[in-house]
Amino acid sequence: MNKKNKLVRPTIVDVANYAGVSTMTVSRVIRKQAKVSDATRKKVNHAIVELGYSPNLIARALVGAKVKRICILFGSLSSPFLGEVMFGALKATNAHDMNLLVENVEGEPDLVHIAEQFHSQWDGIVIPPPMSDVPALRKLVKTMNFPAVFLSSAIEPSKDGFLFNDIRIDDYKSAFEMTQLLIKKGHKRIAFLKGDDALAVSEKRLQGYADAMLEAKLPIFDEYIEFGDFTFGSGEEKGLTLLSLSRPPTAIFASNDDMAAGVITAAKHKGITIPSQLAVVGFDDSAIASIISPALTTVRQPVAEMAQQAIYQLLGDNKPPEVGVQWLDHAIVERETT
Amino acid sequence: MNKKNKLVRPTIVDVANYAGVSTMTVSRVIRKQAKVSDATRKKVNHAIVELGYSPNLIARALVGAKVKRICILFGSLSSPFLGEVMFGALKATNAHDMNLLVENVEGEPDLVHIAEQFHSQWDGIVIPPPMSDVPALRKLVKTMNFPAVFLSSAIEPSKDGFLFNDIRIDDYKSAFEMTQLLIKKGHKRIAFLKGDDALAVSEKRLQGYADAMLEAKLPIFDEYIEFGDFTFGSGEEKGLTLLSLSRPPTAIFASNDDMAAGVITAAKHKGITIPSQLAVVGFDDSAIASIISPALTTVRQPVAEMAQQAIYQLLGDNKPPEVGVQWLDHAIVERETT
DNA sequence: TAACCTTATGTTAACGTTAACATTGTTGTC
DNA sequence: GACAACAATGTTAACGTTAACATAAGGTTA
Repeated sequence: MNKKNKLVRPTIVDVANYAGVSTMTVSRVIRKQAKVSDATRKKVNHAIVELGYSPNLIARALVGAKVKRICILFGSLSSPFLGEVMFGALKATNAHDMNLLVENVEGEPDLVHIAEQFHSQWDGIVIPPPMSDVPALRKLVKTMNFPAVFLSSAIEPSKDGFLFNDIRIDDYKSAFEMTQLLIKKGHKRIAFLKGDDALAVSEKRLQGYADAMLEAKLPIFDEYIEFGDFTFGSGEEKGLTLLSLSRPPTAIFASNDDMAAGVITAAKHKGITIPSQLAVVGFDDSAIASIISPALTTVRQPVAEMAQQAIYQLLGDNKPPEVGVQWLDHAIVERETT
Repeated sequence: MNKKNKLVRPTIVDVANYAGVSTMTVSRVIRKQAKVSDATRKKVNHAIVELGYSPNLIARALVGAKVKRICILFGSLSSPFLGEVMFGALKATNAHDMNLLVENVEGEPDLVHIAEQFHSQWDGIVIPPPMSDVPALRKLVKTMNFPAVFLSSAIEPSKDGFLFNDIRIDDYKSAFEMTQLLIKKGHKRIAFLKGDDALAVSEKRLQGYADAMLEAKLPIFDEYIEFGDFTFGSGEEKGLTLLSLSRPPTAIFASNDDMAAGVITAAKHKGITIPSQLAVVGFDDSAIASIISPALTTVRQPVAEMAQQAIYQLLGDNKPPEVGVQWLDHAIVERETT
C-alpha cells in the first residue's frame, strides 16, 4: 500500500532508473540543453512517456528560478477594469515559461506582508490602479529594488527622488484634446465631472480640461465642476445636479465611462436628448462605451495592452526593467454622444 | 563581493544563526505551531525583524505543500466574464494560505500540457466556461483524479459514466421561469435568441423557453428562433432580423445580456420603443444589464459567487472535493425592459 | 604510443524548508 | 532521591531538480 492513496507522480529519479541512466542525463534530455547520444535520448524519452513523467516546477523554481513568477496586485476591485487587465496579462503569458499569480489587497495595503512576498515568491509585480497610486507602495518597491511596473498612474515618476517603471497614457493631453473637440463642436458651457481624488489621474484630467477651456478663453464656472468617484451611481447623481442648474451645460465631460453612462441616464430622466441638447463624453473606452445607447464618445485607454506590455517588460530579463515612463498612445473615439 | 549584486534574501538559517538557535526553532516560531519558550520566541522574532526575513514559499511548497496552489483555467476570453470570475476568486483568496494562478488556453486545449501541470504545479483547478464544456478536459480531470471544479457548464454531470464537480445554476428552469414571466405579462409572440452551440447552456436555455411556451399552449414559430454567439454584435444583427419580420415578436428573450443589449440597440434603430412595443430580456445579470437604458430584465447568475465557492471547495482539504453538482440559486431581476 | 583533447555520462552538493525522531533539562511523584 | 513524564530545543534526512565538477571512453596528434 502506498503511503498516500493518491496517484503518486513519477520523479526524475524514477525515469532515470527506468531508463538505466542518471538523473542528470534525464534532465539534459528534458531541457534539450546539452549533448546526449541519440540512443540514450530515445531510451529516456521512452521512459518519460511510459511513466507519464512531467517536471516538478516547484523544485525547478527552488533551485534555479527558471520559471518566472509574475504577480498582479489588485486593489479594491472593479470587475470590468479587472477583466481588461487580466485579458491583456493572459495574452502575454502564452508561450512563456511563466506563472501568472494574482493577489488581492483589501483596504489599506499591508506593506509588510507584500514586502515579504517580493523576493521569496515573485520575480516581478504588475500594479494596476488604484494600488499604482499608493505612494508608500511605490516607495517600498523602490527601496527594495524590486522589479515592478505600475499601470495608469499619474503620479509624478520622480517624486520622492525615485524613478519608477510606469506604463500610462497622457491623461492631461487626452483630456485637453477631448475638451478641444467639444469646443470645436461649438460648445461653450462645458461641465466637468471629476473622479476619485485618491487617484492622481483625476487631477490630471481636470487640468487638461481646464487648460483647454482657458486656451479657448472660455469661462470655467465653479458650479460646472462636480466631484464623483468613478461609479455609475455618482455619475447619475452629479449629472442630475448639473442638468438641474438654472443655466445647465451643453456638454458634460465625465472622467470615466461609467460616470458618463450615469450622466446619460440622468439626461434621459430629465427628458434631455443626446446629442442634440447635450453632448456627453467619457474616458477609458471600456466595454460599456460602445454598448450603451447612444454610444459614447470617449478617450481610448489601452488597458489590456498596458498589462501585456508590463509583463513583457518584467519578462525581459532578471534585472529590473528599464526605469522610466512608457507612454502609450491614447485616441479620441468619436461615437454618437457628440 | 556577493555573487549576485542583487539584495540577497535572508533564509531561515540566517535567522537561526542570528538568534543563536536552530532552524527548527525558527520554523516553529514562524508557524506558531509548537511550544517555544517566551524568551526564545522573542529572540527569534527580533532576528526576523532585524534581518527582514520572510519564508520562501517555494521551498515550503516543495517539502510539504502547505500553500495551496489553485489555478483558474481560462479559455477564449471575454473580458467582462473574466472580470466577474476573477472578482469572486480574489475574494476567496483573502486570509487563505494560497496562491491563485491563472492560465490561458488559446484555441484547442493542449491537454497534454495541462495534464503535465496537474499534480506537479497545482493543488486544484477552477474551470469556467467555455473550457468547462470541453468533454476531453472533463474526462482528463476525472481520469487523473485531479481536484477540479467546473463553473456554469450544462453538460450532464454523469455523462461518460463520470461524476464531476460542478457549480452551476439551473439554466433550464431559469429560462422556463423567465419565459413564464413574459407570458404572464400577456406576450404571445415571444422570440428566442439562442447562444453559441459550443456551450451546453445554450441548448438548456432554449429548452426552458420551449417548454414554457408549450405549457402555455403558445406556438413556437421557426422564424422566432434565431442563433447568435453571445456577442453584442450578433444580438444586434439577429434582433434586426426578428424585428423586420412581417409579423414581428412582441418580446425577445436573448440567451445572454450582451445579445439582449444588441437587441435593444436594434430596436432603437427601428424606432421601436421598449417596453411599450417590445419587451426584451436577457440572461446573466452582467454589469451591462443595469447600466444600459432601459435597464434590462434578466436572470441573475452569480458568477462571482460561483468562483468563490469553487475555491472554497478546493481549499477544503486535500482530497478531491465532494463530487456532484452544487446548484446555486438564480433570480429573475425585473427592470425596465418588461 | 604517450600525451592530449572531445564527447557522453555520472557524482556531489545545494536550493530553503519541515517531518520525524533524538536529546537535553526540568518538574513532580512516591 | 530515583524515575517517569513532559517541555523545550536540536539533528538528520528528505522534497525534486540542476550547476558544477569529475570521470570514462574514444579519437587525434606528434
